[in-house]
Amino acid sequence: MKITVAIIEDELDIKSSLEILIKGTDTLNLVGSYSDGESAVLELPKVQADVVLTDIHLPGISGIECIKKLKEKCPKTNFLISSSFEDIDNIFSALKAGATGYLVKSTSPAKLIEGIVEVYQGGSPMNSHIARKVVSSFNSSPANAELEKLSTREVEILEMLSKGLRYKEIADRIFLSTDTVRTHIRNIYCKLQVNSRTDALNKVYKNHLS
Amino acid sequence: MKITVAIIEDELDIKSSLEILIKGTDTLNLVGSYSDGESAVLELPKVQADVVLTDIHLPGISGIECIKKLKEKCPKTNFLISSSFEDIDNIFSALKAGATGYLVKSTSPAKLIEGIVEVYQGGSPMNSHIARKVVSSFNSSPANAELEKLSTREVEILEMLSKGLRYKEIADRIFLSTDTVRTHIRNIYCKLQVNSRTDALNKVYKNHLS
DNA sequence: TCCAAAATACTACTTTTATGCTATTGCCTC
DNA sequence: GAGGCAATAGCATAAAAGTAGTATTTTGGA
Repeated sequence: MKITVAIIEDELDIKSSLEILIKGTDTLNLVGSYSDGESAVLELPKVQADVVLTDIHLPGISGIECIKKLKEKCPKTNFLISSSFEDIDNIFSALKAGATGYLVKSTSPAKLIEGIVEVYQGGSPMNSHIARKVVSSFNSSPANAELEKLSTREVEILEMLSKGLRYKEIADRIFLSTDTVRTHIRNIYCKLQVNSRTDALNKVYKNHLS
Repeated sequence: MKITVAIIEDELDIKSSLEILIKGTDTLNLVGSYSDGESAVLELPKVQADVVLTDIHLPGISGIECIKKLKEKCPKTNFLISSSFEDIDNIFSALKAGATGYLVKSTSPAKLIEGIVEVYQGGSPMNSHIARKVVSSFNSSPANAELEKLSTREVEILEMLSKGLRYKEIADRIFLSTDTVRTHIRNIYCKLQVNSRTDALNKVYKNHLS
C-alpha cells in the first residue's frame, strides 16, 4: 500500500517539482496539491492523506493555522512542515499546532522522500540543528538564571504561587504568617522585576507551550 | 583533534565493550570511565570531556542526577544518555536535566559512535520513536480538550490572561468594556471549573516543564 | 566577631480580582 | 419564532493581591 501524500505550497515552481518528485516515487501516492491554506482546509478532510507536506508561509492563512484546523478533521494525518526558516518560533508554533516533522526547504529530494516515509512510520524527521533546538527547550535555562536570583525560601514560595495557592494557603503550608509570605512575594517580584503572579511565573517558568 | 569522551556505566561487561569501542575509534579519545555517578561527579570536572555517555540506572545517584550536578561545572560537555528504557518520564527527566541525546542500549556500535559525533557537532541523536515522543509533548492535547469548551472570544481573552495582562489592559486591546472582559473571564472560570487566573492557566496550558 | 543576607512579622493602604445578578443584542438552529 | 449560546455591558460587593515602610531574629561567611 502506497503512502498517500498531499502538499500545500504557494510557490508554483516548487509546488510542481514536489508533485513530480512524489509522483515519481513508487512508494508514494500524491492525492492532493493545493496552493493556499483555505482550499487545503476544505479539501483535505475528504482526502485523508497519510502525510501532508505544507509550507509555513502561505498567502491566506498560514500553514500552521492550516494544521490547527485540519488536526481535528484528519486525526490520522501526519503533518510535515517544509519551511525556508529555522527560527525557533516557527518551529515551536508548528509543533504545537500538531506538526510532527520539520524540514527545511534546502532538504534534498532524497531526504524529503525519506522524511515523508519516516513521519508516516511514526518518526519525527528534522535536521539535527532543529532537533537540538527542540531538545534545548526542555532545559532552557534563561529561566534558571532568574531562579538563581532567589533564595531557597523564595523559590519554595514561587513554586506554590505557580500552583495557584493563595497567600493564606501558602502561609499555612509552611507555617508562616500571611504577612511574611507577602513580604517574600514582594521580594520575589522585586528581584524578578515584575509586579504580578502571572508575570513572575512567565519569567521563571518559560516554556514552549505558552 | 579527537573528540574526548567519557563513559559512566555500572555493568562491567557493557562498560568494557564501550571502552574497547571508543578506544578503537580514530576520531574518539576515551578520557574517563566510571562505574558510578559519585566518582564521575568528582572526576569529570577535571577532565572536561566533549561528550559524556551515561547510563541512567546507576548504583548510587542516577545518571540524571549526575548530569544535573555536572552541568554547571562542565558547561561545554554534551551529555548523552544510554538507557535500556524508552519510557517517556526518563526521557523527559534526562532532557530537562541537560542531556542532549538519548540512545537506547540496543543501538548498534556504529550508530553509537555516530551519536557521539552527532551530539558533539550540535545535534541531538535519538531514534525516531523517541523523537516523536519529544515532539508530541508539544501538542499534548489534554489541554486542548479544555480549550474546546471555550468560545473564540474566551480563548482570545485567556491568552491575554496568560500574558499577565490586567482586565483593563485586555479591554483596551480588544476594544471592550472592562465589565465585558470581566464577564468573559467569569464564564471562562466557570467552564474550566476554576476560580483564579493561575488555576485557569494551569488547567489549559499543561506543559512538561512545570 | 561583625556584617550582610535571609527569614520572619506587623500596620496601613490601593489596586486588581473574583463573584453574583441582571440585561440587551445578534445569530444559529430546531 | 422560540430557545440557546455568544458577545456585549452594567452595578455592587467581597476577597485577594500588590505596594510601602519598618523591624526583629537567625544564619552563614569574611
